[in-house]
Amino acid sequence: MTEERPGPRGRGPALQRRARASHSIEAVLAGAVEILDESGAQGLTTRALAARLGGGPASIYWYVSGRDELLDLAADSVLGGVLVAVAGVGEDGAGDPIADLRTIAVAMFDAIVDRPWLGAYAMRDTGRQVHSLQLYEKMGEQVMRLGLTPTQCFHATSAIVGFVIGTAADMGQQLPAAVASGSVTRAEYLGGAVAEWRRLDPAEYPFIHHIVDEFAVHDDRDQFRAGLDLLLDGLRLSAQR
Amino acid sequence: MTEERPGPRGRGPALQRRARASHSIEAVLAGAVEILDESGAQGLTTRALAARLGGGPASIYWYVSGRDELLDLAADSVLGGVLVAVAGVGEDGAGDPIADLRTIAVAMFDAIVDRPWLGAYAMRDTGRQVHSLQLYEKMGEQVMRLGLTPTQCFHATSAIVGFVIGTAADMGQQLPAAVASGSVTRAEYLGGAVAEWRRLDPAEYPFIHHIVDEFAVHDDRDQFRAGLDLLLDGLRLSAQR
DNA sequence: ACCTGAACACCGTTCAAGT
DNA sequence: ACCTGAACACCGTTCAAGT
Repeated sequence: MTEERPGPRGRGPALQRRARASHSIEAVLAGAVEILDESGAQGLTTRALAARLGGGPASIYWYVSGRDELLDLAADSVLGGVLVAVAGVGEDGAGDPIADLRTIAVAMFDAIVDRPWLGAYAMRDTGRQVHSLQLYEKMGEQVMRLGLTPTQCFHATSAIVGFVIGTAADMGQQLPAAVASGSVTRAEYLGGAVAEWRRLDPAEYPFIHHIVDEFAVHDDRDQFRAGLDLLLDGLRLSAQR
Repeated sequence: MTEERPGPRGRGPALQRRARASHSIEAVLAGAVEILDESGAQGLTTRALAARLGGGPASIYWYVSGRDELLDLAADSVLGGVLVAVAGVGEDGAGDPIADLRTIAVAMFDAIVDRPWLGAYAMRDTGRQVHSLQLYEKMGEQVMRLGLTPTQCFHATSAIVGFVIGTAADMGQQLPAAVASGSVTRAEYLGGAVAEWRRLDPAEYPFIHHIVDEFAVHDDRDQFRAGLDLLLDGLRLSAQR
């Protein structure tokens, strides 16, 4: 589909001066990921990306159909890294399928926690996101080893993927104006929420008061893993029946 | 916090002619929800909302701080309806806590499936979304009845909420250009994905081929409930230990 | 084949001014 | 207290033109 083009990779950038900028789909996505990491989805504008690549805002449209595809492909390129990281998991088919499933899910989650913008665009459109499709496939292969029906396999795999990206997206967007302005840290923001919760009427909000101390000191990764284990326990149970 | 204002509610709108438009926070949110239902989050612009309310684009800023808060409050106003619908669930404390939990979760999910835009803004900021907080509280109260530790309660409730809105958001955004253009129906879009999946190499994508027939005929609500039951099975198990 | 520059239509937000 | 109108700064996308 895409032909080889002499991009900025492979040889020193100072070999020849050029009046016109020259990109590649890899360079475009790498630049997009850089901007996303620095300033989130809101910061990824056509003009900001073009400026980083050293060209005009219209040049990007040669590589992607628009901003939406750009975000999808940028997210998927990051998931390619996750795929590499878990390449060996479950390949021999010897270990516990559920443990392997857990390893892959945790790797995905960690990637999204590191990059809060990723949650909203990961695994959105398998038609254009190859790595997303391959991660879905890989998790599904572990589920297949449990000897369930195709319908059960489909439901279980979709549930795990939904839980991973849902939880991660939720945690990633928990900081509203904090990220943008940078005026308040995550700890300060959570502290503010905790203070508000403590001020609620205990008769009306018994549960909130029951867990607020835990919430105040909680770690997102622990919280995710605890939920994932509930889901996997349920899956193991249905595999035993 | 907000004082009573004579809005368009309560009496006929033709009682007195007025040169200036007159809103209320309720009217603003109702208008926002209408637009969101018709054309999604992308369609909710300041100008479109102002036009529907019959005023200038700046008038909205008297009621909300900006577009972000508008979306949060519009989403939360819909969740208020869910809260009313499940008002009686679990109140007597007699039924099975997990069955009650399930009822609430399904009600939430159904509301988001009916309104795909809702997934991205539900339960985002409990500081400004009262109904989201109250739904979280209500689900948590059912979990509390299982006799777990506060930490376990926190983890379980968060997991269920994360699964509900994560899965719902995922399903809500599955139609990229279809919603916007209206040129393709959901069935056609899914059919296209199915055809693509069938064309994949079976040696490389055994799982996809294993489930594609199920995917082709699947129902989102069934899929959600199956996943939710896995999670609830796991929770029941941890309550028995 | 790939990039440029300028333009178009549109958007969120602000603000002085009105009532 | 609440709304208006116009303006500002910015954005995604297009397109004729260049190389």
